[in-house]
Amino acid sequence: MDKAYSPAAIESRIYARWESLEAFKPSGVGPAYSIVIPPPNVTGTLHMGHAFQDTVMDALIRHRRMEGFDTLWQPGTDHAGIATQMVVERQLNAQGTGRVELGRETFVERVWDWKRHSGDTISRQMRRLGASVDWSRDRFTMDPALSHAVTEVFVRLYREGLIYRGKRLVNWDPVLKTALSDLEVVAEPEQGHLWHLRYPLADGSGHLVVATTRPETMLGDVAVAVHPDDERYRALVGRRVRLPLADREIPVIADAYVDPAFGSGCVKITPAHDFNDYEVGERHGLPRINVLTPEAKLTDEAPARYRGLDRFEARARIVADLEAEGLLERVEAHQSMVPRGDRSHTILEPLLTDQWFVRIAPLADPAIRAVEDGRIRFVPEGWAGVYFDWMRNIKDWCISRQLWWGHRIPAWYDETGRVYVGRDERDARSAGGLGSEVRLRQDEDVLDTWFSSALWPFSTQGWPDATREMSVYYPTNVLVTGFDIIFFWVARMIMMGLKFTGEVPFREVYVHGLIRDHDGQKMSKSKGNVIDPLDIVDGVDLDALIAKRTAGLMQPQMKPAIERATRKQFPQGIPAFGTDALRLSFASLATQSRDLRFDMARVEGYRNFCNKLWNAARYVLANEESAADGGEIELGIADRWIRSRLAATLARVEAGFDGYRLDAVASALYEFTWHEYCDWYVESTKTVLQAPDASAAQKRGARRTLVDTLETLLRALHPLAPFITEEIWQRVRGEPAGSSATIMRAPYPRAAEIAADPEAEREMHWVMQFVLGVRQIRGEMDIAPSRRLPVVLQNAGPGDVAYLDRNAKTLQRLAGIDAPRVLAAGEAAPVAAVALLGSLEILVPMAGLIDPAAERERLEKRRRRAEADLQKLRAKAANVEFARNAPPEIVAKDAARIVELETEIGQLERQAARVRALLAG
RNA sequence: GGGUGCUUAGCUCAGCUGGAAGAGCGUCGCCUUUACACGGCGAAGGUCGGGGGUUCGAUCCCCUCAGCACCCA
Repeated sequence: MDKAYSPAAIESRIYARWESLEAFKPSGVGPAYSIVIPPPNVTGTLHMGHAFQDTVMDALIRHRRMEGFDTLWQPGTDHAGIATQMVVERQLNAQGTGRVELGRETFVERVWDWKRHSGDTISRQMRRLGASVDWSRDRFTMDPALSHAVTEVFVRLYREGLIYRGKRLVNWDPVLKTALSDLEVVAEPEQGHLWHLRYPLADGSGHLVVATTRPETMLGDVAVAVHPDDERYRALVGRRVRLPLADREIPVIADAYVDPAFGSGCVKITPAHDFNDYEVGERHGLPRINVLTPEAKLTDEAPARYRGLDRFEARARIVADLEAEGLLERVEAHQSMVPRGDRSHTILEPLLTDQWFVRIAPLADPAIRAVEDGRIRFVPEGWAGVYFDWMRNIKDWCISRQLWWGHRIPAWYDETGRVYVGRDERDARSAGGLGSEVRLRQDEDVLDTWFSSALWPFSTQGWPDATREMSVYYPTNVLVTGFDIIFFWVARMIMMGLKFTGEVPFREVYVHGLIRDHDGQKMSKSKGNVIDPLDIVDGVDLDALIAKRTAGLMQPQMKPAIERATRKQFPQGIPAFGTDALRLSFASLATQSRDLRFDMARVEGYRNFCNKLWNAARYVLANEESAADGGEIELGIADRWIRSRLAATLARVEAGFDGYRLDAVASALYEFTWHEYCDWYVESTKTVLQAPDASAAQKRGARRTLVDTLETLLRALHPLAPFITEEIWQRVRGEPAGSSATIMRAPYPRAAEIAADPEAEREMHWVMQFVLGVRQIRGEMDIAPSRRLPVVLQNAGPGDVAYLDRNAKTLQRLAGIDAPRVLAAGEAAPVAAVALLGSLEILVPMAGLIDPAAERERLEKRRRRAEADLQKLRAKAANVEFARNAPPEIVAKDAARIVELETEIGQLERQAARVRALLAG
């Protein structure tokens, strides 16, 4: 084995071997355990969030697979309607052409080309990350089978009356020229204006003042509303005002929606361009006047001089015209929430259009109950509240999009505009009782991408057919997802799953935090702070990193700042840390926090951990039992201790997996590996293996324990660090090489299989405290590790003597001391630095080694600490309420601790006195 | 405006049902000890955001204030 672990050399080879062994496929035996991957955009690349999420899912899957479950991790990708269409359109624009020029059929073919062209980037990245998905079942939301499921769901919902078509006010994106659902709207605070407009009363007896942030919509006003209880305007209700510029008369109405405290207390009502006004209009039977085209230009409903103007031009013109007529009362600066499209980022307009909707309430109710009654459990639980709040106020879902890339809506129209829905045109015809002579044209629109995503847990398993997959792997066990798509995706999967399969789509939802950069910023291309996870795996030099971060920026002026920040944060670029180091880092981030700050120093730490493990393995292999070396084995204290510690560690690991706390899993294994196995156990074996007088049985005990513990540890670590564990395991497992065995199928270790050994833990604790005491003296006195120290023991009890006898060699080696001499009763102790171990005093004679003044300082410091503790405990013990109310074991523990501290202080004082005497003499 | 989460060592974060404050990184010493300098050994560093309450006892429970983040309107 190489002296340093080099991941690049082994990772690809190991992954290829797993694939050739078909190790990712469900075993077909044991209870099922399944997870569907949240499908990433088929033409995208994996970002840090994906890599984190994939690591979590892979760890869960590998863990269950090793536990003997029939595991399926279902992979796949999403067609990502708007996002993908935008990318391809941008490419076409760069080539001087466009979507419309190509026509629908050619355009869609181009998108498929692009999908094929970029489609394997994601699978390549996932392979590099070690994802053990079953590639043979890779699915895409627009595969024929999945499209079939989409159509089936649409038709069934329609025939049940749960999908309807109608002219409704929807969020309209004038750039993409499509409707959006409520969820795709991001409202952002923006500094704008509030225009106060005068609307003259029709009888010429004065005017009302209305305030608006969108004056251009006034052309579509159909009323002015006041609050019914507003005394100021009570007399005006029912009268009419003349709408300026449009020269129409509109009524003054009363509606409780109006906030009397806002502006003048009068509100213009524009049902065709505002959601609240739409409802007011419904209540009062008002007409809807649409003054905006799909491009957000003014329609023919507007007075001639505004027709065809862009919305913002029109705004300026209208304000100017009102001012000229003396109808602009005032303008004030005003911050308002402006709705923008989450993709185009343009300002959206509420627009009356014909769209398809899902009637959601009948689907939402069962979905709410499934979480209420625990058939679905959110982890952490708090997210269930977020889910309930949204679900209980849910609005009908606008599912039609005026795009070309996606699932075409299975609806046809005859020449009169009547609609026929069916699985295909023939089905639609027969459902509508139409003969072949009637000409039909299919609806031009496609479905919201999330409509197909909502079916993912069962559409990937062959639904609507009653497949074996549906019966075995559905419902899935857990959905692993970020909180940002609880509404978009999780809620809709629950609704659709219950509706069409009668079962929940998953039993648990593990909601993790979102990966942010070191400063807590969201990682985004525009901020220039993204990191390609594979750049951490394989490394990247500074220039390449800067080039990646500054290429294709929407705001090229950001380039210098991004370059500067990148140079500052990664002056040397990023070294190759390997997949396992990255995965361990992700695991350690999997706390319950919402924001997960990614810190490269952590990856470096785990890279070092991998190297530590690698080198421990080198040591173990160098000391392996030879095949012929059968026979008696004898376990020493350290051997028994490390086995017992392994059991305790595995218990922590099990608790971690149970609670989706991979951070706890990672730290339990990290601490065991480094601070127990390497720091103490491996070191202690050297005293046995390198001692000429140790028995063969003792040596065998140490060798066997070294290997057993390492082998078990590797299995325990495998779900988090699959590559290095496989590589080492192949060398230590003691089976013939070249077999098809893989650690992936080895049983996951269980705490219950290994006996705890409290006796060995107690004795080893004594040994460790002894060693630490001496080391502290050495460290604080700056004595070189190579300098062997003489040690004298004072006040040794029978237990101490027994421990000392059994562990003398270990103590000598680990503490770097000569054989300790036990002071006989009454024998004078040398002047020495002291370490305390219960009543035992471990003395290191000063004799030229130790500066008495430094030792005096050290004793003083320790005494001060002990006294501070003692005072607190005494005060507590003196409180009668404490004795009365606290549990007896706590009272007893405190009392014992008081005795300990008193003894310790006494010892420290005696030592200090001797050192002082020495200094004085 | 309504809601949720966060505030613990210089930095990034753990801390289970309330019972002697932890890790990693960084810092400071000593050290080429034959698994590992991607290392070993030792050390320093915290009035657990402020205030109040409950309790024998609060980082943990309750109230309140402040700051930060996010969601909804």
